[in-house]
Amino acid sequence: MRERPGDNGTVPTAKKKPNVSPSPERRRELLDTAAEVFAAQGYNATTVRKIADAAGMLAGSLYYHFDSKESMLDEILATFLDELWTGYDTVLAAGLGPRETIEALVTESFREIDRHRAAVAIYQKEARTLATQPRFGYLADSQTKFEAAWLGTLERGVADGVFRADLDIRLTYRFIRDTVWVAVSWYRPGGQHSPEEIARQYLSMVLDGVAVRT
Amino acid sequence: MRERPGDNGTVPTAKKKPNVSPSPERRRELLDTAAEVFAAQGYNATTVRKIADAAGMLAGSLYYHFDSKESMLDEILATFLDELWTGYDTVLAAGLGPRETIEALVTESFREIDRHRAAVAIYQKEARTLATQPRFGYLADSQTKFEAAWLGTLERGVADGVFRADLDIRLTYRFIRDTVWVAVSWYRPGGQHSPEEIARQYLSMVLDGVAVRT
DNA sequence: TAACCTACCAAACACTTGTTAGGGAAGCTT
DNA sequence: AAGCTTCCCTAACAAGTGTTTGGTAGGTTA
Repeated sequence: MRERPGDNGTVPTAKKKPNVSPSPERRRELLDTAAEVFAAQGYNATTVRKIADAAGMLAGSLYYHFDSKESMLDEILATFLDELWTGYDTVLAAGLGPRETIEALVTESFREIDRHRAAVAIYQKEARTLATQPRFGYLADSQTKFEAAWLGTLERGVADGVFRADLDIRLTYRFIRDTVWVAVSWYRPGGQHSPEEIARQYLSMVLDGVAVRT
Repeated sequence: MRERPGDNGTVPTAKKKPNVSPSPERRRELLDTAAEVFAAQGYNATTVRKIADAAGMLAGSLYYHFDSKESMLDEILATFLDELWTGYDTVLAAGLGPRETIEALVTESFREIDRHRAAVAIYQKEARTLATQPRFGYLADSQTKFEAAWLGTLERGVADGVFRADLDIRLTYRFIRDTVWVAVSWYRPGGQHSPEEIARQYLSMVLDGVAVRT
């Protein structure tokens, strides 16, 4: 999935690895705090000095662990997408029916929001602009694969007669996709509802509607 | 609705009005192009030079028409919210039933997305962060009023037995609100569907669900 | 013709940005 | 004790930021 352009670039100067060998644990810690700041303020509005502040160090010190501000963002998003697709692929390989597949995908999505709240928030805000950049081409790849999985499942459901045939299926896809992922804008881990409970209610609304049956 | 802090600020230096008297039509033109750039790149990632480029002039020339980059954003959002509430208030004053009110609000929302695509996109991306700033306090006010209108209508619908009583009503509110407004991320005016047609399909999904009734 | 107004340009300003270079303190290894 | 590694700091850099100041071409008014 992840096509790493890495050092293949047209840029003559090879991209530097950090001078020495920082510990992966510390990297993770710093990436987590960076992700929080990115999510709260937006990537562009976040200065490396703010990240350093949140981490209790000075701006320049971050460059012992990372090549650049952009590579922090890169690693945050790539890690999230890797884990997301691990979950999705498991669901898609399970050979469930269309309705059960949708239910499992939605539930899995809310679990990802629960586990990677900051990364999902960043993704939501920045993905569209980033996807055009070569370095973040894997975002576009992911979106394509994502759309294929959901649209395919919906089409299968319409063919099987479990989903309504009178709706624009592309509209339905965007509808479900968006309703799930925008939840990250208000969801806070450890809140009233568990991810599974939220998924259950969302699915109930999406599948059966909010109106009383007459 | 709009509490204009204006020049009352604690800041000692009085905020300057533009030196002379630029034409309101030209202001509108420039605000429209500025809104497009803000929507496409994000407010923080947008430099005044990019706006000036898009408008075919130099950066400094913008300051003949506007006090600052921030005041452009302010005027864009304030104008949008004013028109939004004109529409909403008309709907809310019509004395419709709960279901008809929701239908009218959703339809009106898609019309606003159609008319103010750029402003809505900016609002979606930046409102949360901006609302904390005193200058943009009216954003928070609007959100409060917004929530009251929708939640009230939903509660009335549950009481009247037209909406399901087994759902978390706050979750339902966020669900409907988000499904409507995120549409701005993919909606393009002049596309396949009119705002009314999109509203019709969205309402069909939200109210009746995407699953086939058994 | 002279005065004036509108809408822009040219050039600079102070500041913030991401990033780099050199160094040093602590801990571990030999 | 000497050397090495890890992790951070100090101090600066060039580029880019929003904004200001003074000027000026062209039209309108007197």
